[in-house]
Amino acid sequence: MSLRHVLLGLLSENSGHGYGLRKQMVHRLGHFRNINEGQLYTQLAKMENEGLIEREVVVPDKGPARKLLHITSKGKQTFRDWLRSDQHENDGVLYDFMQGYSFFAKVNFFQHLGPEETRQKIRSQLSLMEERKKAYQEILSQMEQREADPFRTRILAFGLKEVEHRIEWLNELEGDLSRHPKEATQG
Amino acid sequence: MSLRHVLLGLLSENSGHGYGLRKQMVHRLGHFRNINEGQLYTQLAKMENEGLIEREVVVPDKGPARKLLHITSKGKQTFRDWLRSDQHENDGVLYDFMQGYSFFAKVNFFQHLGPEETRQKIRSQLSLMEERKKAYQEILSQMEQREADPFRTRILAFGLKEVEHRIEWLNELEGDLSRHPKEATQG
DNA sequence: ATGGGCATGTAAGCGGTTACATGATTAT
DNA sequence: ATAATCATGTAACCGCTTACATGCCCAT
Repeated sequence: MSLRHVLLGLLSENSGHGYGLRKQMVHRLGHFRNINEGQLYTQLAKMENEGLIEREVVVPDKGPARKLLHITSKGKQTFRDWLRSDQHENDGVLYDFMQGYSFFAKVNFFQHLGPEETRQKIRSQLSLMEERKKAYQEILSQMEQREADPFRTRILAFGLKEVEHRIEWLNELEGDLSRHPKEATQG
Repeated sequence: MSLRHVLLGLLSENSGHGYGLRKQMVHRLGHFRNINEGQLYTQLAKMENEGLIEREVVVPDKGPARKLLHITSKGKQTFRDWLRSDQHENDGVLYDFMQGYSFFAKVNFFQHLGPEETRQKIRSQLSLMEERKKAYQEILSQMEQREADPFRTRILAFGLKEVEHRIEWLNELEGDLSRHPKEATQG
């Protein structure tokens, strides 16, 4: 995803702490699990060495020093260049949609599974996606209420339609299985 | 994507050479660029050490020795366990659809771009996706003709619908831009 | 004979994960 | 009190990429 450019993007909007950037990435760029601290702070250190960001050490009356991060003009330029470039728009993988839905890597081998086990796998995926659909719907309506950035709202709207697409597809797959149980099994 | 399990899956269908596995991955699992030789042969070596595969050295009358790879019973078991498990079905990322379509990482920051540049970006994405749509349609009709594995055909059908979804979305985005040029710009 | 595909590898490096480690502040 | 959250880091490791290297076979 190009962590460094995303960080520059966030910092070009607001200066902040490393920890805050992590939180923003979770809620804006959609990483469910925490961005790991390891990569975050090492990447930040690298970026400082390269002069893309600067640290302002803020020493409060109480407690330990906090490091407020500012983007430099070089950092801004790097970010702008990236945003205007074609980098990271297409990763060179033809079936990139499979990357986004890792379940597919396994579906490729479903002919090795019996119809019962296959059906089970499909069903558990279905309930997972139904849950996700609800989650997206909630997040989306929240975004609409607080009139969030329209681009980011649009992205979520895409995501919602995508889950619906997956659900529809999984249902079709299960239908196939019931109609043609033989062709769908044994490789 | 869990290279090792995919390799085991392919080898459980047919024994083959390293090079052949690479080709299969390209056309079945959808990597457009070549799977790099580095990881392939080092992974294969590792798998041999762990007793998941065996090499049969085939010495032809002419030319250098070729290594035919066979899956072992341990390898088969490992593959079956993986296929039945929940591993690699969900990668723990809430917005995984963004991973599959890396363009989104950039869209997140489109408010930093002027409406003209944004429109340009959208247009070039559109033509890219139109091309891909054609490619998918061709591949899909080929698969239907030669009656390929129904699961893999279904996956491609998903992919096709997905590109169509992306195209529709990009068009909507461009429409937004024309109707509300102000809210769509400046962060 | 030349270029492209088949086939097999090695080495350096990078980006990211996992796990560990510490300590202060805030909320219950 | 004590648990959760804020905040900052380090070290080991792993999967994968990039780049290099070699040599055969086959078609034009």
